[in-house]
Amino acid sequence: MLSEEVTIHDVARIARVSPSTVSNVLNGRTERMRPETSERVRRAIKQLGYAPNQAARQLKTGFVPVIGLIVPSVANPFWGAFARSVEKAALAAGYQVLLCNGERDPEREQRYAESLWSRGIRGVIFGSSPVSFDHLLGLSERGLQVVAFDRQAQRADQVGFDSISVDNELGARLAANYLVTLGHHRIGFLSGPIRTVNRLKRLEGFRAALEDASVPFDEQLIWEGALSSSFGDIEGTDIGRVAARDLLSRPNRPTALFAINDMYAFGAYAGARDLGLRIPHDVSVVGFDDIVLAEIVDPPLTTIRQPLEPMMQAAVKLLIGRLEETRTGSPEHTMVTPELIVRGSTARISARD
Amino acid sequence: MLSEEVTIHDVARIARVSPSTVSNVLNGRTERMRPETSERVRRAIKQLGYAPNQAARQLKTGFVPVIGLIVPSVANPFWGAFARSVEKAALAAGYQVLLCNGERDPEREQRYAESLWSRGIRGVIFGSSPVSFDHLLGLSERGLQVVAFDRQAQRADQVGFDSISVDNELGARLAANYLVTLGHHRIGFLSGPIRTVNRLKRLEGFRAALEDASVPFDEQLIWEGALSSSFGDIEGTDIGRVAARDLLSRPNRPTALFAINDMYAFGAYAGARDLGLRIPHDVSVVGFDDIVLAEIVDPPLTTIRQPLEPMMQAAVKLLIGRLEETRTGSPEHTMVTPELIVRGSTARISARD
DNA sequence: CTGAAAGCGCTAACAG
DNA sequence: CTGTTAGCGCTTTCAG
Repeated sequence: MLSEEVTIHDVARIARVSPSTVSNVLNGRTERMRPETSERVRRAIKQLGYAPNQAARQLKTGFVPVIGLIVPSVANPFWGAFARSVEKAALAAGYQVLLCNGERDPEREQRYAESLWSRGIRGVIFGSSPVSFDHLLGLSERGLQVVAFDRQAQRADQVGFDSISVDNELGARLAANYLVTLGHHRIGFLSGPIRTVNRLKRLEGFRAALEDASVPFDEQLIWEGALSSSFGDIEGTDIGRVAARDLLSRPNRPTALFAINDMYAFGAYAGARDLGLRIPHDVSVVGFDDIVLAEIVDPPLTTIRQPLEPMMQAAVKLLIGRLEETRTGSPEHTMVTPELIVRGSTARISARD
Repeated sequence: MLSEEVTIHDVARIARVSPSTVSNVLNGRTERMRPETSERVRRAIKQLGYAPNQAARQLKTGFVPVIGLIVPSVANPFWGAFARSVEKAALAAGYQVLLCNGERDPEREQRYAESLWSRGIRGVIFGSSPVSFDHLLGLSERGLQVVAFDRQAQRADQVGFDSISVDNELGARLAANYLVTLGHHRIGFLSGPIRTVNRLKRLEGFRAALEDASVPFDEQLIWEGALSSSFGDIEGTDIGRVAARDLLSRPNRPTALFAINDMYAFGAYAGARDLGLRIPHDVSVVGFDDIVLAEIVDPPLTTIRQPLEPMMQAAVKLLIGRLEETRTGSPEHTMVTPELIVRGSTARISARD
């Protein structure tokens, strides 16, 4: 069944030219040969169904038009959409994307990064934003280019990288501030383990907004879930649900919840429902990300939008710039502005009976 | 910045052995050398941070431990979870996964498949289940192994492939039958373009169930949406919403909706809401797939479960069996049984006022 | 305008 | 137990 692989020599033989001429045709250097020659070659290629062996080409040229993408897990709709955006931008620039589910596990991430390096891939986009990139230090020193998403540079960073992020602090501020405006003073903060820079920032922004409004901050209302096992954090829904159930069944329960992302918010919906509480009547909920589902759920989710497509377009551009060395020098950290999208999951506190 | 690549020769030099010895320890053939030798090699490897050049290895051995995965779009949560399952199974078997968003576009799929082939990848799992695989005929004849998901073989198929599917017809039957049992006689069928085998089967099962129950079948209640542009069919939600809105605003509106998958069902939720209709009070909804979100939404979705993880484990096993030629011969078509998961989106018709 | 030759980094006989 | 050798399929000077 497996027919012999057809090589550039076969094509050359059929076209009655040398392998190098075929190679030249393949690489668009047709200007220095008779049109009929290149035509003959092209026909031979078609006839044999020849496809260049990329491994050989890569071995020779050292170049691979592929970038790596490491996200926690594409099973999570946010990261799915994220990956899709990256692929779109990369494809447009002539690159393919090798997707890796790192599950927020530094070891796994490192293994993946090493495997990418081994395959000749020299650039990677990092979706999760771990507090430290130290596990990539070795590779980075060798020349691996990394672009981080939602992960501004920190003082302690040893690894150099470009980044593009939404202003997470501002986003959280917008959310908290909006809730305060609606009269909410007891606001729960729902999160998984706060071990990523963006979550840290969101928490900071949340606190800051309360402070600005002179709303007393209650440490008890910060709910930080454990890293759920198995599928990475696909199910912020799990944590969100448990968290909401816990917070909302306390004697002096919060009147609003700010979820670290939309999946947690959906979880909170379920948690509230478990308790017979209605949104936004009994409790307001704000999310973060604005994934597609956010406007589908009932009630449609008020949330903070991250403009994913343009961001990932920029990320890919940053990375390819590095790879093709059209851009060198010190890291670039782009920050984009998030936007509050008001939908139906929030209401004035006075709406409560 | 980009330090020289370190090769097997560098390691050999440092360890004071020949390249072949290094190669041997790399490939676990250490039994035929003094322990101290392999130890020396290992240390040199560590010291230099050496990683084998996979392109070279591949060129030499002709083997690539990678399988391709073509799905419509990982932006769709179902395909995200699907991809994640495949990755998990593949990783366990020592393979990586190269993910491709084919957007249900045969041309795109073909381009991707060719690119995979070029990279030496000889096996691919197909997520979408197009009516025809003819666009893969050329590659298949050359030896590309394909395993299809939810795509039983058809009489007209030219391309040979293994497959694993849920019994789609049965699944739809279960759904329709359950609705009939609840007293529903006018049931809408929500779908995008019915151009995939699994959708065809689901429609057939739906019809058959109605027939069995002697419920008159109303062609008008089949809603077949157009292929939405942009992001593949990420948003079954769009179509589902429009479809539900249309069907439910008719004079003699259906009392229940069967959505071709959970995303469409979510869309239907939104559509019903747009009309001020409540689920399941005013209209019952059944989905298909049982994605994670199905039990999170409000009300939790009654749906047909596809046991993704075991299915994809089987799919990967099938494919790798072919690749490693431990399995040859005629195609295998495995069919697994779907399960009706009753949740809160369905109710007896008498519940209506 | 076209071809010959060398070599990318690795593996696998086969010698020693 | 270890090293020598000969390519895998391609690109790329450099000659003709």
